[in-house]
Amino acid sequence: MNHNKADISIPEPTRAELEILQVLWEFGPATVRFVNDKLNEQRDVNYTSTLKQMQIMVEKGILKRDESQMKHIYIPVEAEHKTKDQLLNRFVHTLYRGSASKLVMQVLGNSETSKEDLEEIKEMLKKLDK
Amino acid sequence: MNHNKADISIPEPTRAELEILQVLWEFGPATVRFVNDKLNEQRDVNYTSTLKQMQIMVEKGILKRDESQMKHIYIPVEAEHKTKDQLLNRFVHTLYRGSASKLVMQVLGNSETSKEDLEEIKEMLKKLDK
DNA sequence: TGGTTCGTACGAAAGTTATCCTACCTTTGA
DNA sequence: TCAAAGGTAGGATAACTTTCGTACGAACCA
Repeated sequence: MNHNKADISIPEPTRAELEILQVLWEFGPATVRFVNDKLNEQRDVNYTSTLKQMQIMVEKGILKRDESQMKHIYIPVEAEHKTKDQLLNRFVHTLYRGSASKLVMQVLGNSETSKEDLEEIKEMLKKLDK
Repeated sequence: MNHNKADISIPEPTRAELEILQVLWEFGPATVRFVNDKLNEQRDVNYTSTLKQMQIMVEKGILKRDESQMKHIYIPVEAEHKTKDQLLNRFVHTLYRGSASKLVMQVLGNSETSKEDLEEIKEMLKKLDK
């Protein structure tokens, strides 16, 4: 379902763009200042760098913005879930020939996957089975 | 386990590099000609483009090559599984704050995930539970 | 034996990404 | 009121990626 709809979506965000999206997804629509402050909790970024990135993201259609105030408010165009689905699909497609079960197998076999996560996954599947 | 070992690995392959790796993983060590032919089954690429890419990958340490013959044979330095684990870890880290179970949840909720895959995943988990 | 094919090497060039400088405008508060 | 702080806009630039043209040597075969 919605196969075509997914195909004509927004361009895939770059690494830096994804960082910005994460902030907006977590905290909701925000100013450049807010996003930049959040980014700087993790690494050094100049304010104008973040500004430029977000401006580009508007051009690309990844973000829209409310310019009614001097401090523009930036908003993701697509919902978090939808964008992540797209990225996930591309990932599964690229690395696992589209086989989601192969991906999950890799997750289960991955040494970095924590015991807690494995437990949660099992629980999820149990519920799914009911 | 092996946390550090994973961290000091090979640089992350780019998109074009990944395409080449896929071919080598599937068919084993091969010449540029072979890889290029495989790539051209999917899209147009000039022979010298593929050659250049593979040469760069040798420089980066992603591939090694056997030059004993005129037709050089290219070989991935890291095993398929290891490289995919790295990419998977980065993916989970970037999009799901490192939570593999969140990733699996997304897979299960993704409309592109086929019923067959869902069944396989359930089967896998059942076995894991034993 | 010489031309056509097939191989590698090297570098140029275009596109993308990421970063930040400078200019300039608006707001604020001493 | 005017200087400082904080905002946006718009290049410039550097690094990386991707692609391919050109050069040139080796091998094949008519």
